[in-house]
Amino acid sequence: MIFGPTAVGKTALSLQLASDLRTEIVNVDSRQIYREIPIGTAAPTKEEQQRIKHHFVGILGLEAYYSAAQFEKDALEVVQKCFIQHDTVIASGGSMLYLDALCKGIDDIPNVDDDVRQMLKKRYDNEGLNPLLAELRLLDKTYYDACDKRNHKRVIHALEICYQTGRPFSSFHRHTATERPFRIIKIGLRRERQELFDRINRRTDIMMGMGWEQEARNVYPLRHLNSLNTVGYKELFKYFDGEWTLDFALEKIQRNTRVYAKKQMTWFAHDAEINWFHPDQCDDIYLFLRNNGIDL
RNA sequence: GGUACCAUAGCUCAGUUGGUAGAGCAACGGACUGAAAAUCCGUGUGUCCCCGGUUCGAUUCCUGGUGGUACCA
Repeated sequence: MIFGPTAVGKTALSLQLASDLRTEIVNVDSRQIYREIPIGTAAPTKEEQQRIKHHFVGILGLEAYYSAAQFEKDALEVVQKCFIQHDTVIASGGSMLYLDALCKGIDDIPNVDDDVRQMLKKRYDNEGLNPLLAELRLLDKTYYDACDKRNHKRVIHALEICYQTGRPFSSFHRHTATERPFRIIKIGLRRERQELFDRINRRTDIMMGMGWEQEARNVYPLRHLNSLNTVGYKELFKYFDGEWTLDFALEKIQRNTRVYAKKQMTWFAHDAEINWFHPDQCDDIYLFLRNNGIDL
């Protein structure tokens, strides 16, 4: 598995590894999975996908509901199939929760019915967070004590599960990683902060040169969908709305991408199993993999 | 060349009736279990332009510089 912040160079390394190992790539990215937004999400290109078989790139419409838990199920299935033909499969991406879901699993929590979801959303819109918090305190004191009480998404979801199942949300948490029937080797890619930030800034310009603005205009009518609550599109939509100039929007995009990259690095820093390399240290990475029994 | 005004955080600026200073943005740090490129939380980082004077004490008042802006020549 290849980890790393956005724009660090994961795609290039996975393509080369996949080619040398004659295997396939499982893309672990919550936005590249959508069909209509390849430019702004820096998804692997058509040409790259023709050279190497990719999974989970551009397979969903923007209106499709998806989640980390669904990804866990789907990805495990795909990975199992890949292992029929290959000794090694490459998973690469930057979506933190999706990566964790694939590595160690997400607890089995029931789906929330749409009417429960709508009911709580309505109550949040009408009543605000405090009455919901008071209810959570009654229904699931354990989670109430531990949770971030100002994060409405967390509070609402916990209540959704309480209502849906009649059980406390926290009772579904097992706090143990699920064993996988395959061995996982974790490669992390990192660069000096300034180096990464320069790449982010440059990539924004490159995307614009590839026709990103038109891509964003095409999906603008769907702008309220969660799948478009995404760095880059949010800012371009403000420009289309006339709220921001294009230059201002591009500056915001670069800034918000930097913030996103930092969040990714903060998350990855907790995973002691990740072996870190600079993307240019290809020889070191290959040596490391050979030492770990990969036939390269 | 003359006159006036300005000089405080990375930027735009507030403020201190003299007791070494604070907002917004930026920046930085963190959390994360079915929407995660989402959502949420926390942190002020400073030769207060420089040299001197007055004062127990000057970023604040005064002299002189330096730089900037405006107007007049």
